[in-house]
Amino acid sequence: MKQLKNSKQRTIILEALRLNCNHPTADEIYKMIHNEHPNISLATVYRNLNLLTELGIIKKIPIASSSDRFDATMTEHYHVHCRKCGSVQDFFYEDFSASKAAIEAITDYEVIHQDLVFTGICPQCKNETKEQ
Amino acid sequence: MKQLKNSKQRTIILEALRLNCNHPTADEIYKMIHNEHPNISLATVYRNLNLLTELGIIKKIPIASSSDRFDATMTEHYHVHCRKCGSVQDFFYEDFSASKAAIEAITDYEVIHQDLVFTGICPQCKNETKEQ
DNA sequence: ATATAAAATGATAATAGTTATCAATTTCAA
DNA sequence: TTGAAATTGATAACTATTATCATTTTATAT
Repeated sequence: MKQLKNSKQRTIILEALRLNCNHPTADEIYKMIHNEHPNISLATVYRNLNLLTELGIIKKIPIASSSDRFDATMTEHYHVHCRKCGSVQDFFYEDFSASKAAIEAITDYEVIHQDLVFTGICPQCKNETKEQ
Repeated sequence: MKQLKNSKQRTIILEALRLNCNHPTADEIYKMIHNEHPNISLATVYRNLNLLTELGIIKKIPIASSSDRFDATMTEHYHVHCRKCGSVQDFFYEDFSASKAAIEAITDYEVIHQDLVFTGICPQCKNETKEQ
């Protein structure tokens, strides 16, 4: 296992993600920090987001047909993804909390985390569809 | 809405997916059919998989850090994804069945489908780790 | 059966997202 | 303070997916 060393860039990237609760993509984080830190490269953003994900400090949210998104909120929660506008929103539903042990029993996997992504149409997009 | 017309290619692609329960990627389906149908192009495979997904005939499974996978099993079920070997396996857990209505109530989304992907380490990879 | 319009295709170019490369810089334990 | 390992920025390379477009196929109306 590789011995981690501190890096200012990693700290800045993690703080930027923690300030943005809209599940930004790597590129969105790059743009967030670029004004104040124009010398941080996109590759460094990707590198650190992946590293932080491997370390379990943040989560990567896979979304069908679009970029991966990242999430620094590690308290248990789940996501709904709007198929129309692409937004991702958090929600919590207590019934899922116990499921980890159940899934491990059913599948014999060691479950690291639960990416429960519900795909649908968000309230705003539902209204727009009606109005047309 | 576009008026669909039959195509032999679409039938072949859908049948290939229905024969492969390992949640293949678009490229894997292309390779499955390529020997017998060398004139079906990769673009046609992508086009039809996306079209079938939009029609709700198959599902696209988004997996972090890898290609989208496809699934023709439309009876309700969920997935576990091995972070080491990348495999995706089905499972069913009845407690999730009622969740759609609950999530709609919580989020006010119109939920189209549930991509419940649990990430972890599969039984085989767990054993390999121990043996090292 | 034929003509026609719409849909679909194959081949390939283009794009987007992400990762790899590598010389230079930074970190940190000895 | 030194040296090895980790990290970086810049950019090339790569992979997955989508767009383009001339051609072919499909299905409908005649």
